[in-house]
Amino acid sequence: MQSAIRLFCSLGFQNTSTTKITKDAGVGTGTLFLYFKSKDELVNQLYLEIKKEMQVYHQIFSRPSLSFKEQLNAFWVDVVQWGLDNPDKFKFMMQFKNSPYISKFTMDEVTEDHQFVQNVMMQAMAEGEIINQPFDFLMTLFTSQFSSIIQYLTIEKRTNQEHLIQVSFDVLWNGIKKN
Amino acid sequence: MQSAIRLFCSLGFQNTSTTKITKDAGVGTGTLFLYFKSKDELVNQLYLEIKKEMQVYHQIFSRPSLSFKEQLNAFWVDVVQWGLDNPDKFKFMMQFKNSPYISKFTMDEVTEDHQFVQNVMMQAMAEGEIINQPFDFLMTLFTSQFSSIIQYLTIEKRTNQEHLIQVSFDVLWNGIKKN
DNA sequence: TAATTGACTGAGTAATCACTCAGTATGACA
DNA sequence: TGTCATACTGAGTGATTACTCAGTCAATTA
Repeated sequence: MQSAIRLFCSLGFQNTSTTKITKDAGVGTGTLFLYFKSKDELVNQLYLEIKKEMQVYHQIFSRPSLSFKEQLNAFWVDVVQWGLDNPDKFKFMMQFKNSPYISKFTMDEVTEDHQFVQNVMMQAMAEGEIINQPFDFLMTLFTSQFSSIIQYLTIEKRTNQEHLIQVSFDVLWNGIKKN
Repeated sequence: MQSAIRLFCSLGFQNTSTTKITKDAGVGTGTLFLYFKSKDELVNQLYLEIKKEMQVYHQIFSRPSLSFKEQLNAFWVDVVQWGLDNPDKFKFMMQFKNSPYISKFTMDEVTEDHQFVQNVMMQAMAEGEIINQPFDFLMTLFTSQFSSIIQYLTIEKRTNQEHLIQVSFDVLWNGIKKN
């Protein structure tokens, strides 16, 4: 699975043959199909695995004592950090999202993955702290800025990473807050 | 080329065989290779074609008489509209960007494509109108929000599209402006 | 020791791919 | 009518793919 993630990231799904994966992993061609019925199943398993890992990571940040801004800020900083610590896994998830490879799983992804952000933003909107706009519209802004900042910091290695993570959140918050 | 764009968008580069393209276009298998030496060349030609079309579109917005905000705003509204009017072409460009298909062209893309935005933002930063941060960092925020809003409005057909385009720009500007 | 199990192998297979090329169809000119 | 030129065709080719399966090997059990 490690070999698969690495190769998928550098070559893409379709350019990575099962033979390449098994060679990289140092096993026989057939071994892969003892553990996964097909290449499709491998991709799905990888997706579900990483998704679960991310969700465990997400659950930490349910602290209703903090303000909406603080909750989102803490979430932002920590999950961006996860993306930077696991660039291959993150890149894999991005590729999976924009791929016509599998469709049935992509449906529930948004609803499950960003449950936490959804809840906080809905409350913040209800209490008038952020602008009153279609909810999925705001989520789009959030997730796009969120993933692009990870991509940027992964490519451009900078010394002031933590500062830029904070700035990226401030840009978002200043954009969506009221006034 | 129309068939190619349409199929590339719905199936992806690798899942679209040259036979599918020729069948969709209603010509023989070999005909494609009279006009393009290879599938690679077809993809490249498509990319260059659309890029040129976008650049022509961009050049309109060089009006130094307007303020920085107004210049960026006008650019934003009109180019988002282009993306909405040409969803397939836009999706193709997005796919091309995140694809390991071709590498030599992707280099010059950023520098050429967003020349206008670069110039305006550099001046705005120099005059203290927007926050003082690494330039490519701000460009990342700009382009990500820019492309995600097109994707969003393409999928979610809404009656208040123009309003949401304006809101999305305001969110960005409020995020990056000083104070 | 002999038998059984189970993880693993890699040459082989059918399907699919990008691409070719001998040949057809159409039309212009002599 | 005959001759060339051009645009186009699609069965065919070699390469590559996901996937199979008869068989190897080491460890465990009788």
